Formats: sequence, C-alpha cells, structure tokens
Amino acid sequence: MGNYDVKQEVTDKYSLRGRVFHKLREDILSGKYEEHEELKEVAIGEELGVSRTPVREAFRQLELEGLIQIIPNKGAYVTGITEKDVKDIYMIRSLLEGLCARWATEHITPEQMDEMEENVYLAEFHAKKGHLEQLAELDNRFHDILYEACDSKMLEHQLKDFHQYVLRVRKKTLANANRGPKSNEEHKRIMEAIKARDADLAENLAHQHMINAYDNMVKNGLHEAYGNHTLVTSSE
Amino acid sequence: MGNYDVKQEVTDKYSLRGRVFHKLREDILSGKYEEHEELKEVAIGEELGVSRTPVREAFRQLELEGLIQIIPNKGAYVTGITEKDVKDIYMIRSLLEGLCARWATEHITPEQMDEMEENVYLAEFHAKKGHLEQLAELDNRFHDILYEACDSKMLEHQLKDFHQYVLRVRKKTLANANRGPKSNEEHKRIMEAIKARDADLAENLAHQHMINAYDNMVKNGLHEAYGNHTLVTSSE
DNA sequence: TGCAACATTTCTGCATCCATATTCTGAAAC
DNA sequence: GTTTCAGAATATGGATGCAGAAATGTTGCA
Repeated sequence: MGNYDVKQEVTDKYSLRGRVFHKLREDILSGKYEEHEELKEVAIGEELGVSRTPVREAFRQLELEGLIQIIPNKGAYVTGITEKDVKDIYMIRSLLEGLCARWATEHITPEQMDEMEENVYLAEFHAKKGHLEQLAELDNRFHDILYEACDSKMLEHQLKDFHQYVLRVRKKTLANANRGPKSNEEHKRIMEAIKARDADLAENLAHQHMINAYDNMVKNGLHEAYGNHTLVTSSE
Repeated sequence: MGNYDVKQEVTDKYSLRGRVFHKLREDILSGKYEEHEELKEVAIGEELGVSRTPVREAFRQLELEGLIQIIPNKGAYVTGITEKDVKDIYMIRSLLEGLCARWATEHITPEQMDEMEENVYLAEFHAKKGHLEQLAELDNRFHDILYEACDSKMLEHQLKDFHQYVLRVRKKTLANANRGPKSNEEHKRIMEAIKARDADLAENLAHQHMINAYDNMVKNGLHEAYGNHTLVTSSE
C-alpha cells in the first residue's frame, strides 16, 4: 500500500538506495539468493560499491515488502514462501482482478481500450507463431493495462504488489506452450466483455482467469518450479 | 505485504527505529500532521531525542506503507487520501473480509470460536449499557479474531494493513450510537454462520458488513470526518 | 519596477565512526 | 571427552560528518 508515481521512479533510478533496493528485489525474486539465506550489509554494500547506509535503508523497505525478514541485532534473511502462501495469494488476487475488471469496465478510456484490443490481437499473432517470449511480455502488459484502466490507485498498487510477489514462484508457467494461447483467449473474452460494457461478465472472467492460471501452475508442478530457481520467462 | 511475527514486534518496541516508525504512523493516522505537511528529519529527530538515522529508516517504511511520500532531495510529505481512495479501500476490504470469513469457517479453532462467541455476547451487553468505548474495542477485536482464524498470514496481513490505513478517516463512525449495536448484530450473524460451518453465508455476511460500515460512514458525513481531525473512538 | 544571475542557507543522501549485542572460539575444569 | 565460561571477532543499531541538490534571498542590471 504505497503511492507510486513518477517521482518515485526517478528516485529509484538515480539514488543509491533505490538502486540497491531494486537490485536486491530482483535478485531475491529471480532466486539468486536461497530462501532463508542471510543477507549481510557490508557484503552487499561492497558488492554494489556503496556503503552500509543505502543498503540498510533498502533492507527496511524489503522487509516491509515481505521479501526479507529482519531479526534485531542478528541479520536479514530471505523469507520463505510456502505453497499455501502462493495459493492464498492467487485466491486473493483472483478476487481483486475481478474487481479490477469491473472497475475497468466502468472507467476505461478509449485509448486504453484500443491498447487492450491491440494487445490481444498481437498476442494472438504471436501465439500462432509460437513466440513464447513476446507472448509472456504481452501477457504482463495486458494486466498492467487492466490495472491502469480500473482508475483506482489503491487497487492498482495492490495488484502490482501481488504481481511482483508471485514472480518468485511463477517460473516457467507460461513457458508451457499450452497456457500462453489459452491465457490469451481468456484475455480476449475479458476484453470483449469490457468493450461490451458488461461489468458482471468481465468480473467473472477475470476472476476465473486467475484461478485457471493458478490451476495450471499447480498442474505443471508448483513443487518443481518452487525452490529450485530456473529461468523465468513469464507472467499472468 | 510483509511478514509480521513476534520478533518484529520486539524490534518495534525496543529499537529506536521501531519506536519512531510507530510514533510517526500514530501521529499521521491521528491527524497530528496535516495532509501534505512536510516532515523534516532533524525536527522529528530532535522531538523524539534521536538522531537522523532511525528517522530516515522510519521514513522509508512509512513511504512503503503509503503514509508519506518522499521526493528525492526535497523532503517527506504526508500523503493525501481522497474520498475515492477511502471508498476503494472499503470495496477491496469488503471482498477480502468475505474471503476471510470463508476461510475462517474452514479453519477456525475451537478456542478462537469461543473467543468470538464471547466477544459477541460481551459486546451485546455493552451495547445495551451504551458503553461505546468498550464496544469499539470489542469491534476491533472481533475483526482481529476473524483475521487470525482465517489461518492465512498473507490475508491476515493484508487486512490488518487496510485496517490500519483506514483509521485515518474512520473517525467518530462508531461514536454514532446506532452503528455500534447494529454492527454487533452483524458480527453475531457472521459468528453464527461460521459456527454452523456455512462458508457461503459467512462470506456474504462479512462482505455486506463492510459495505454497511462504509455506507454508514458516508451517511454520517465522510466529509466532516475527513480532514478535520476529531477524536478517534472507533473501528470496523 | 521587474527580472535575472548569483550567493546563502537548508535539507537530504551517503559515508564513516562508535557502541552494543550476538556469535564464535578456545581453554580450563569436571 | 564433554561442558562451561570468558574473551575475541563480527554484525547490526545509532550518531555524526561531509558533499551536493534544492529553495530562498539578495544584488545588480535593464
């Protein structure tokens, strides 16, 4: 629950603290650090060529994001995410994505509608061609458009947070060649519902879309994907 | 999204940073600082008798909680919450409280069930006696029990975050003598649904409970409650 | 009088230093 | 051989110093 805006991104880019924060988040999400691994201020500082100060501040932020856990006078540890946590997050997200789709139906701008349509048709093209990389990228973008279209900075921020969070376990999901196209078909139906101004339908579809994404992830082996940190390709 | 646990509370209590963090949050939520007011590191530090370091770290955390906004090389400003933000939060919460009630129905322990029942009947007593203070306290506690009973640390943390957040605007809501008892009646029905293991009903009731709370708040004048910082008494 | 360039002040960002809590190590005692 | 306790090593928590960016104030010129 925080307010993102342009200024914030400027900070992140040009301040040491911001860079450290993003670097660490990226590393944790990508699996560079093992779960429960201890992060030491000096070590990280030296690695990034900065002093302890920005590292410490970044730690506080990462703690609040739930990515690390700080034990007083002891150290910072990468938090573990259990399979139940993942499931819970998806269930929560499914509700919020539904709400987001409803609000998007009510508030989407013509420009956003256009971009969403374009996204879906472009994805359809890449799906046929088997371009998984682009498909994953478009999938991410679809959801971002949806978040922006709901016209609620509170909900948008919540969903973006979750999106970030689950990246840790959402590995090789869309790499599965079946899910990508199927996911896009669902996007298409959501898009059409929004275009038809059918908020109830859009909500239901978006809701189900997340549940399907989760089910697919479980079927494809949450166990393997979770823990051993393979290459990330994807989204939803 | 962060992981709360016992250790964390220890930190907050005994470290300077934790104390500064909580003091500032309390002050912002209670309205000691105006919206968009600038918070200066040295001033706060001197006021609390600490150096800039813990203040700065507290700032970073407050920023992620969305309570302040930090502009690089400029300063920290108390963020404004619009009426739309409040409405959005309540809508989001209503969904999540519903989900929470559903999960609580499935996972509540006998001890938690007992405490919930006790809470409701005790509140009934205070409602008859017109003890608004205790009623508000019990109202808060009811929700905390529900959060704990859902047996999901992700959802529990989300809801506690929101709960904190809306404290800023949820002033004198339950001070309204009508809402307190009415709220408790709703709690009672939620409790009974959980006891009867009717998850669907519990979800619906909890969902509606939040919507009612919001409607009541709006009827009682969100406008006045919001912005001029009157005494806080209450909950939901 | 208005404006622009410059100087001053103020505050943040980061580095460094000191204090303290925890952990590790090793020697002595049983 | 095991346990225990003391001291060293190490890491974090907090304070302070310094450089630089932004805001403010001032002066000089049109």
